[in-house]
Formats: sequence, structure tokens, C-alpha cells
Amino acid sequence: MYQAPRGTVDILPQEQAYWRYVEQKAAHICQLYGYERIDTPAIEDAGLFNRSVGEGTDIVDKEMYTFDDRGGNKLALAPEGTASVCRAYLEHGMQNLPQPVKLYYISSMFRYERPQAGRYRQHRQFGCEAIGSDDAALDAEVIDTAWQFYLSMNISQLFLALNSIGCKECRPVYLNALREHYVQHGDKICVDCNVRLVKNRMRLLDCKKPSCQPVADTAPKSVDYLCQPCAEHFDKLQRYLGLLGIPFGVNHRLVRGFDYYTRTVFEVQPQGGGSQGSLGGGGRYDGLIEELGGKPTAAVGFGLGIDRIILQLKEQKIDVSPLAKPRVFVAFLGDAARDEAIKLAASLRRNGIGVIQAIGSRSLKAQLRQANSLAISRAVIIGEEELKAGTVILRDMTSASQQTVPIARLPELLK
RNA sequence: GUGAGUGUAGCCCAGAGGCCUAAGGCGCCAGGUUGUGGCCCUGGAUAACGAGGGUUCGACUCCCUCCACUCACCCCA
Repeated sequence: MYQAPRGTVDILPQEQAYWRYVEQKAAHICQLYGYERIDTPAIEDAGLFNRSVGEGTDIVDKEMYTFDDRGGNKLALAPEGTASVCRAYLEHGMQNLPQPVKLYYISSMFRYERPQAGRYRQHRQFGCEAIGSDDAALDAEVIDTAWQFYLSMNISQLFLALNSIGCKECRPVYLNALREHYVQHGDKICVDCNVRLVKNRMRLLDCKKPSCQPVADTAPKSVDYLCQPCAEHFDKLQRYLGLLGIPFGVNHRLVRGFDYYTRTVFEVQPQGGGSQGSLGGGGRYDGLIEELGGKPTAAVGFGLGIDRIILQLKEQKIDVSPLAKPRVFVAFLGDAARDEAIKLAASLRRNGIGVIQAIGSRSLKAQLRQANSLAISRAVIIGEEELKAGTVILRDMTSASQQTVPIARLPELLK
């Protein structure tokens, strides 16, 4: 027997109400904030992610699905959404649109990881990207978009972690300070951190090993090394978030796993931990468009994990409205009546009434049993007698009462 | 990549070397006399007990290997 590939799941009918709920809220929020939907391919040139997310990051080095297609092109399954949107922005000359250009997507991301709760090899993200401005007001608006999205779904007990990691001017200075600090304490840190010290210094702060905590806690903070423009930007952002009434905490150790981030980084975390600690995150990426061959273009955005959001919805027991189902069941007795049932079901549907038609030749008992187990409230029964009389039995399954009515009146009676 | 736990019908699970030709519940199908569901009753279908190898007179039950799933680490959504 075949199984879904490791780390992938079937989203079964009974799960679909959650997905629709989340996707509708996302679309609504985007409409409110002026984001337009974009859908980018699931596959991209592998180089796009190498360049943007960055070689040396876990995502590119060990989690990306890359393959050669039959034409010899190096392709990759998208591990995240921002790079694709930026590629599309450039490819379609969106720098000629009024800036900032605001785009959103809902699409699948692929990462080759060991699956566990809230973590899959294919997961779906809702992401927003606002490209073409470095105004801190845009950062604030983007964060507000994400925050209001969670609120609109009635998810509570969330925490917004914020940090600024500087720009290409001030970050090198900071990284030097970080190195000095870690070199001084080199004997106290774990093996991974010794690797990070050389390969991915920013991520030193991210280490969760107890033994590394003292060193990480006392490490220099990026916000203390921001250049004048970056510092002002971060101040403004915090002020704007205050204006918007969004609670946040500056986390000096918040670092994200993509190389393209500059200045603002943020993460939305469930308060009780769980769901892998992060429901979504984002930040500013002022160098990315240029890195991809465009003119220097500032931008900011986020990606939120829908699978994890749904886990939260369930954990917080949030009701999502069930999907509409057919309300009418058409049952019949005998072959002649079957013809009439087929015509009747079709005509009701053409009148906008959802119908489940009895299929096969089962006893009336079995047909009604099916109607009952499908929780359909009204049954229409056509037998030989009704056929002759041009009538039909309309049965109310909840009250168990029924009446004989002319077939022509059904559409209005069932409306 | 590392570590731990689990693997018996569509689902939940009992069984712990022979009494298992594998039990029960849910679900599914059919019947309980004429053309009527939900409750109840009766019957039925569905499992080579994750796969392969080994120990044994005998293995679903013990051992080994593999695979899968789950959870955790890493990292992230």
C-alpha cells in the first residue's frame, strides 16, 4: 500500500472547515490592508533560494528539496515564500507600480525535516510582502496585519517578540563584538556554537543549550550597535506599535534563519510554548531585491504557518463554522420512480437546492438510514403511487412528520 | 542528522509462547414480513497480528534487522 510521503498529510474533509476559516480570515485581512493575492510556482530555480535565504543556513544546506529536471535545470521546491514574491516583483516590472507594492500568498512550502507535532515536510503559509519602502510605519503596518489576523481568528495568548538586527553598515560591527564576547568564553560553549561562531554568528544567540545560556544572555545586544538610521527606525517602529496598541517585547536574542533580514525581525509565539514555539514570523529585507538583480529596494513582510495556526485553533477550542452540506435527500422505490428521482434531484439543484440522490437500488429503509447518518433534515420520497399521482412525499427527518405534495411545488417548499 | 516511544480490521483497542480457526466497542452492510431513518435486537463483511529473518515441537506473543508512525532535539512555520 502506498502512504503519503513522510511529513506530508492528507487534509481530510472534516479538516476543511479549519482551512477555509483561516484562508477566509487571511483574505479578509488582506483586503482590509490592501494586499493583493499572488500565486507563485511551487518550484523555482534553486539558485533563487541559495542567493536569498543564503548558503550556510539550515534551510538551504540541509532542508531544501532540490533536483534536476529532465532538461538539466537545477530546481527546488520552495522552502519559503519571500524569495519567490521578490522574483515575481522583478520579473513583472512591479517597480513601476505605485510603491509599496503589497502582495500576499497562501501556498505550500517544502523542507526536508524530521516531522513532528506542528512540523511537516510540506506545510502551508500565509504570507504578506510590502515592497518598496523603508518607512518604519510600513513595518508597523505589516506587524499589525499579522496581529489583527490572529485576533480576527479569536486566537489569544500570543506573544509578539521583536528585535532589530541592523543593516549592512552596522551589523558587521555588531558581529565583531559578538565574536569577541564568544571567543572570551570559548571554553564554555557547546560544539554547535563553536561552529556557529565561524559559520553563522548571528545564530549563536539562538542556542537553547543550558550550558550556553550564560554566555548568550551576557552577549552584546544588536540594538546597542545600531547605526543612527537603524536606531531611529527601530525607535519609530516601537512608537508606532504603541500607537496601534500592539503589545510586544523586545527580545535581544531573536534571530531568524534567513540571511536576507535587515533591521526589523519579529515572531509571533504562543504563550504556552508548544506548536514549535513559533506561529509565524517576519521582518525587513532591504537588501534582497538588489541581491536578486534589482535596484536597491526596501521591503518588509511575514510568513505565518497555517498548519500551526490550526493546531492553536484546536488547542484553544475555537469554533469554526462547518461547511454547508446538501439539505435534501431524494429517495425512490422502483425503477420507474428512479427516473423521476434523477430528474427531480437535477431540477432541485438547478434551483440552487443542494441534494443527495440515492444511488444504487437499496431498500427505502437503507436509503433513509443513509439520509439520517448524513444528518440531512428533509427527505423526498418517490414511489410508484406518487409517480402516478404526480406527487411526492416530503418528510421532515427531525420531526418525523411527512406530507404528500405535488411535485411541482417542491422547489418552493424546499427553498 | 540525533534520541525516546509505538506498530493487532476504516477507527479505538484486548490478547504477553500452545486454550487465537485473534476478542470487544465504534463505523460499514443486511434483516427484525407489506413502501419509511434515528433507539433496540439479530446476522454479516473486513486482520496473512508493520516487513523480513531467527530461537522453539509450537510465536501476535521471545531475539535480531529493516520500515513506518509519534514525540523530542537541531532548526523553523
